[in-house]
Formats: sequence, structure tokens, C-alpha cells
Amino acid sequence: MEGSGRDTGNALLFLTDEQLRKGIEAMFFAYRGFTADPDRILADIAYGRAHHRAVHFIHRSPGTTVNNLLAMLGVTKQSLNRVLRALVVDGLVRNEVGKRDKRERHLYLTPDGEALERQLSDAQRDRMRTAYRAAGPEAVTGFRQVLEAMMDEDMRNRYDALKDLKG
Amino acid sequence: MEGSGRDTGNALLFLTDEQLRKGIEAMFFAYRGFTADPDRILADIAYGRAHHRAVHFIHRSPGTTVNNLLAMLGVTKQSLNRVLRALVVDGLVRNEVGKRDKRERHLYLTPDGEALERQLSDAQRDRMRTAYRAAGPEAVTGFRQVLEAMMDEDMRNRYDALKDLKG
DNA sequence: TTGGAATGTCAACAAAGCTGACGTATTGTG
DNA sequence: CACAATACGTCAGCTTTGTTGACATTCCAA
Repeated sequence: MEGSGRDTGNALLFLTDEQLRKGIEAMFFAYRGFTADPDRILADIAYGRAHHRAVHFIHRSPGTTVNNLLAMLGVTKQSLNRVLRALVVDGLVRNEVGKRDKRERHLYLTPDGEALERQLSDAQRDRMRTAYRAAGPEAVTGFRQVLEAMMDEDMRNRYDALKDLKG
Repeated sequence: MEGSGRDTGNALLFLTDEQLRKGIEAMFFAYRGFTADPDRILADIAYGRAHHRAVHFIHRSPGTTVNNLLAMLGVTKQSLNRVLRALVVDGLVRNEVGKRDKRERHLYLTPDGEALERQLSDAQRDRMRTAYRAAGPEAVTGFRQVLEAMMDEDMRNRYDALKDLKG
């Protein structure tokens, strides 16, 4: 129960149930905002969040396989397949048989797919940028620290794997 | 383009697309963790996240009306009604006709409902506490600042309205 | 008092998750 | 080589949770 040292008795006041509850509610309402802008765009073209996620991660790692994507998203292949099929039919995703291993299908965004990805991520980044700017660099560091500490072990692994790509 | 003053040219490096993308992905994976523990509990009793949200907000403002709850959750009344009906049938929520306005139904958790709420929020708070402790008080402040800046106007109003209840 | 607004319920449907089963092509192994 | 394992796709059917539309009840104000 002894804190960082220089503080006396109330060093852990930020861990009270009240503070934690506020964090929980902030997380709930903020996530709404986080998805609101892409959701609006997607609704117009009869797509949903599942399509957004697929497009996002294919953009992040072009040539990824269906299995990789499955592991990223944490859904069943049946669920992903439904979404992926629509994206391929609509010409947003290209589906290439593996050269080394012909069982694998490598996924790429078509130019149209890239355009949609940009539209979606621009909207989401705009909101993020506004929030970051309002809060300032130190706040952003804390924001990221708490989020990373909140992830499950395997989620953090997926998150870290993405960082290695370009970050 | 001139920043806080003491920084020179790269004061806004935290606003690069790369940084924003990391924030977006952190938000995605962290939200998974955020809901994971309650989801596990709920799956055992054949409930979902919608039930959790209803129970949470009824607990927060006992006696609230269906309309209040609707505004909080941002779903249609038909969607909420289904969830609410199940909770009432199962004896977790009590449904009281308004005294002043008989059109309104005031919602309260029964003792069983309170017990479930405690079980769910304990699980969620535990994860939050662990994350908060790992990140430290300054990080938590930043975390909350960014989240609040990320909310839509009306979401922030709802969030603020809850803060006023107990502070 | 009567018509409109507010509140809540019932019915039907859609998106997106799930399980289970099965088929097919390909790869790796005993 | 024969056979098991892997990667992917698909069909069928179910659940949760969102949506619209139609409708009953209640309140309030013109």
C-alpha cells in the first residue's frame, strides 16, 4: 500500500472506484465518437464496421493471408468470409493464390479499396487529431500507456506486430 | 503552426499520421480488453453487452425512465425494450409506472440485479485498476483528457450528466 | 374535448457474430 | 506412396442487437 514514496497517504486516489467508474464511462462514450465518422460513411454504401476493419488491416499488411486476418480480427472464418466476399465482388479487395503455398490466398486492396480506406481513415484520423491537439502531447502519451495496459496479452501481441511493420 | 512556444519545429510530431494510426489501433485493441471480462460473465447467463449497459446505467441513476435510458445508450426504444423485458422477466429490473406521468416507467435494479451489476463492474474495474496502476496517475489524467476530447458533443453531455450524480 | 405529442409495446427484418459439418486443394510426413 | 494436417470456402442454422413500421395508451394544450 505504500505508493511511489514522495506522496503520503492519498497517492492512490486515482485508483478509487469512483475514478475507475469515470474511466469506464469515458471509454464507453469515447468509443462511440471513435467509430461515429466511419460509421456514417459506411452506412451510405451499405457496409458496416466489419468491412472497415477488414479494409484497415489489409491496407496495413498488404498480401496478408485470410488466416492472418482472422487472427487479427478475432472472428470466425465464416464471419470474415461473408465480409470478404462482398469486398471482392464489389472490386475493393483482390484475392491472389499464394505462389509458395497455393492453399493460401493473399489479400490486397484494389485502387478502389485504397480509396475507401483513405476516406475512412481520414475521417477517423481527423477526430483523433482534434482530440490529440486539444489534449496535448503529454496527455497523448498517457492515453497510449493506459490503453496498452488495458489490452489482453494476445491483443497486445497483435498490436505490437503491427507497430513493427512501419512504426 | 507555432506551437506552445518553447518547442521549435517538431513540437507537433505527436500529430503525425503514424502517431494517429497507432492511437486508432490502440483504441481498437484496448476496447477488446475493456469488454472481455464482462463478456465472459454475460455469456454464461445468456446475456450480452446490451444487458450490461442497461444494468450499468440503471444502477447509476435508479428510477430513470425508459426515455432517459434511450438517450444515454443511443439506441432505438424497440431495441432497448427487448433487453429490458428480459431483465424484468428474469427479475433483475423492476418496472414502476410513473406517479406523476403514468406514461413513464421508472426503472430500478432488484437485489439480484444489483448483484449482477456488482459482479460485472467488479470485473471491469479490476482490469481498469490494473491498467491505471501500471500506467500511473499522470498517464491516467492524459487518458481521460484524450477520451473526453474524442467524444461527440452530445456524448460528452451525457458523460458530464453522469458525473454530476455523485461527482 | 379533441387532436397531437410523448411513451412504450409488438412484429418483422438486417447485420454480423457464432457453431457444426463438409468439400477441395495443397502440403508435409510416416 | 498413402494419409494426416493445413488453408480456404461454403451451406445451414442460430443468437444478439441494431433497425422501421404500426399501434395502444396517456398527457397536455388549443
